Formats: sequence, C-alpha cells, structure tokens
Amino acid sequence: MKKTDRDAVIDAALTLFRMNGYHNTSMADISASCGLLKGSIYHYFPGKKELAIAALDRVIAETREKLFRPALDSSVPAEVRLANLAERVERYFIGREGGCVMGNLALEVGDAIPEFQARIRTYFTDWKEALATLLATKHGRARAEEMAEDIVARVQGAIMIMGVNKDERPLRRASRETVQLLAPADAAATASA
Amino acid sequence: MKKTDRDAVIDAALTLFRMNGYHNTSMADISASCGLLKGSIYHYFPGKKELAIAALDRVIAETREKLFRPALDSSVPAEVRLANLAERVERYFIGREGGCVMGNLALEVGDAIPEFQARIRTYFTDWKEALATLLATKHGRARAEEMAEDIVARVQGAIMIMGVNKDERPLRRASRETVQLLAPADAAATASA
DNA sequence: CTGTTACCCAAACGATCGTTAGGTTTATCC
DNA sequence: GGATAAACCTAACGATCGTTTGGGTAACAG
Repeated sequence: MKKTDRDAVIDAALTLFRMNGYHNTSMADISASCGLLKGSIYHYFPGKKELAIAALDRVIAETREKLFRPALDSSVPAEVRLANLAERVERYFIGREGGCVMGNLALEVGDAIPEFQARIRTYFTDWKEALATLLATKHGRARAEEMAEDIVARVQGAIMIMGVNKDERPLRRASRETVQLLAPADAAATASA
Repeated sequence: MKKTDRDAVIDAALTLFRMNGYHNTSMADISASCGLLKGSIYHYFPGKKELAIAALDRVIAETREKLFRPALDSSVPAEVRLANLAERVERYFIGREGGCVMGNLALEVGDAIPEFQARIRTYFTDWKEALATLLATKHGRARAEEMAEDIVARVQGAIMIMGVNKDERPLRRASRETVQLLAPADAAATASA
C-alpha cells in the first residue's frame, strides 16, 4: 500500500506533463491533482526533475510491456506482429489528450536536461528497434532501420497534427501504411485498388 | 529606424522560444538577448503572449515568402517546384538549433492558448496547401491533400528525431521521397535500383 | 510500552516570474 | 527652439515558482 501514493504522484505528474508541458506544470498543480500536499511530494522525490524522470521511466516501462515487447514474440508471424504493433500504437495515442509525453518533452526541453534526453532517446530507440526487427524479416536490416525511423517520425508528426487539427486520420494512415510494409506481394497494388 | 528595435525584440524572442520553449523563456531572457531592458519591451508589446504572437506571425510571413509562395509560381513545372520546395524546407531546418518553433509550440502549449493554436494551424495549412497543389497535378486533389498532410507530419517528426538523435538523415529521406512523388514513370523503381 | 521510521501536513523560504509606474533621454515637427 | 511624443531606463510590484523546515501522526519493531 505504500507505493500507491508514490504512484499517484507519478500518475498525476505524467498526465499534467503530457497535457501542459513540463515547465508549465507546477508542483502545486501536481499536488492539487494527486491529493498530496505540495511539500509532501518531496518525501518521495528530491525535486521536480527527479519526479519527471520517474514519470518518464514509467512510460518507458509501460510502452515496453504493452507495445514493444509483444512485437518480439517470435511465436507469432512477423506480419501479424507488425499489424498488432501498429494497431496498439494507434489505439494508444488516439483520444489520449496531450499526445505523446515523450515527443512533447523532446520538443519542449530539447537537450537542456540530459536525463530527459536520455530517456526520450531510449523510448524512441525501443520503438524503432521493434519496428526494425519486424521489417528486417522482409527488407534488409539496414533498410529496415531506416524504414523504422521514418515510421516513428511520421507517427510522431501525425500525433502533432492530431493535436493541432483534431484530425486522427493522418495517424490512421500511418498505421495502415506501416502494416502494408510486410504485406505479401508488395501490396501497394492491393491498397490502391 | 523605429521598427528595428521592435524587430530585434521579436528576433530574440523567436530564437529563444524555438530553442528553450515558451514557458521556459522569460522576459528577462529576451531582454538580455535583445539589448533592451526588461520593462522597455512593454513599450512595444502589451505582454509576453502578444510578443509571441507577433513572433509567430513573422514566422508565417517568412515561410510564406521564402518557402511556400515560390511553390505556387506556375511558370515553373510542378515537379521542379516540388523539388525546390523540398530542398528549401530541408535547408531551412537542417542546422537550425531548436528545430521548428511552430511544431515546438504546438506540442508545448497545445490548445491552451487559442491565439497560438490558430497561428500554428495557419502555418501547417500553408505548408500542406503548397504541397497539395503540386501533388494534385499528378494525383487527385483529395489524395494529394492526404499525401501533403502525411509529408508535413513526417517532416515534423523527422525534425523531432533530428533534435533527439542529432541525425539529419530522416529529414533528408523525407525530402528525397517527397520529390519522387512527382517523378515521371512512378520512379520507385528508379529509386530502389 | 517504547523507540524508530515512514508518511504527511502546515508554513514559510528566497528566487524569479510577468507586469507596472514614473522618470529621463531622444527624436520629431512647427 | 520650444512643444510633443516616442523610446528607454530604473525600480519596484504582487504572484507564483521550486524547495525547505519542523513538527505531528500512524505503523511497526523490539
């Protein structure tokens, strides 16, 4: 039961960071959102930065578990795993207010806070690795990594546009076209027909 | 000569907003960066928000002039215009510390500040319109708009990755593949050869 | 029951935030 | 050259920032 409060702080902080950004989220905001008094947060975390780091670490763990690890389960055909990964990513971000906290912080703090930068890089690397492993079953490893990086970029951009235009179709197209990269017989013809 | 100082304030603010974000840029920072004392900035702008709006308006005007308007010059073949647009966008962002201020603010402030949101939307719409107009010469208008939106998303994502991984290759690939969308004879074959 | 630790609150800290008020300098115009 | 206004500085404002201090309470160990 002890970890519940700590987790509640991380939960609140994570949501606020995602929706309002890091610098625009105050300890008072987090306090009001998690039920704990402002000063009490410092019982669990040395400061705001370390709290954010814990939040980012949680995102990394969660996405590894729920999104990227299933993609490496070799008992399932690669094309199915790719379809599952694409669909999970799509569902993960659609309707999630504030989009992707990793992408948001990547553009907000840039490399000003190395601990953030390192975690953001890890997150993107995980994502790219999962995609590259799957794509390498059909395309070469080198080309697969390029394609994986491009997919991650496109999805992140689609999430950005989703926030700006309230339109989730770019994200859906990114998912659909990703799946087709392992479709048999170079299914571009099937798609355009 | 009167507009010089005002422009200097906008210049400084724009650079700082792009590199450090909106909330993490203080009026004191802007003051120190433009040579004007903090209080003096309020002679030109009612507040920080209005200064930022002026900065965003300048970005819209600049990118219209230098990037998007040349794309609509019908005296040049569409495929050449697309190649020029892609190259200009690539050069515009590569090496530009902090990436794209519009994308950064889109993810940082989201829709919390409607005046920002409107300008960000305008910026993306301009970009998409330029691309869609060119792509519509070969593909249908509806499909061209989808493609344009996807390109914008991918480029923005590539800029994000460029900031995270210090790797500009995703952006270069996005440019290259964009150009090929108007290449004769569906130049995918040429590209993969 | 006593001592110790973890948990959490209440109150305040100095620093910095965006903003403002009032005065001084500089340019403009008749 | 004197009046008018724009440009700019100095100094401070209240509010909020992240953080700290000190104490109180509950839980658990001996």
